[in-house]
Amino acid sequence: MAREPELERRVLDTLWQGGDWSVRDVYAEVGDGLAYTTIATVLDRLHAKGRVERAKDGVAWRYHATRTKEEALAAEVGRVLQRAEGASEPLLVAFLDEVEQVDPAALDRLEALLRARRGRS
Amino acid sequence: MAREPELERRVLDTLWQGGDWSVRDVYAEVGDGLAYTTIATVLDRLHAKGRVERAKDGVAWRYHATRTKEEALAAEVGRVLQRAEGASEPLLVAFLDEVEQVDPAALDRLEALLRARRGRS
DNA sequence: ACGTATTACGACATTCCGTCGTAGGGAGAC
DNA sequence: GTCTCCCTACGACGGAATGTCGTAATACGT
Repeated sequence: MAREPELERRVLDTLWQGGDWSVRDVYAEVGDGLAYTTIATVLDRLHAKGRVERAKDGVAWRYHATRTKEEALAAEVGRVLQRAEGASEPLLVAFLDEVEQVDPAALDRLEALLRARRGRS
Repeated sequence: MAREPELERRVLDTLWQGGDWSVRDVYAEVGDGLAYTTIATVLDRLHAKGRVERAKDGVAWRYHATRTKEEALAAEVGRVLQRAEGASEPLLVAFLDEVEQVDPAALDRLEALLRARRGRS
């Protein structure tokens, strides 16, 4: 329940649209009255944390997310599971409740995926 | 990727064992060389955040978790889902990968739960 | 050589969290 | 009543994460 890094999240959401972004690109997308260097700093910190990668493009850097949005979010869920010390049934039930609430149709997709996975393995 | 409130987590884990706990009780459980007031403060902050509830018992308070561990963790997953703007298939796949890695048998339980849910609704 | 864009680095405020100390109040022991 | 304990309330301090910039240095095109 720690505070959510709002600006970092918005920057990541931008990168998750795909492709390589210069600081100026990201700035144009989320720089809402902010200073250019603010975006540069956020990108820099994200890079230091390994959340984004970058390659030189002339003088400037071009950034892209290290992991896709789905991978990143699933990893967060994974950390929750870890804290739960296994996916107990009550947790799974509560999880399904959450999924149903956010996106009811996802339950069908989930079931289909589970069946497919079982067939594969 | 925000920081983990380590002590708060340990205190919550204690309360999640069930029942009502005085500060001294919790202190005996997790007060690992810490000061008594440290535990009191953590409990107080948890209460301010609505994570725990408390009732007077003579001079002292007795604390208990507002939500069960499963509810709390599922709520965290819910927040992730919210950020995902719906449970897309790639996210579900990544999620299943996580579950499998943490607790392979959970996939079977999940499938059974889904079937049961479908029968119910 | 000049002006422009970009980065590197550091700085400052705020908030969260871990960690205590102290003051003050109530309840039982004498 | 007075003393002694235990408990709470409140505030304080330091470190880390974040949002937010400013400035200095640096490279590039003309």
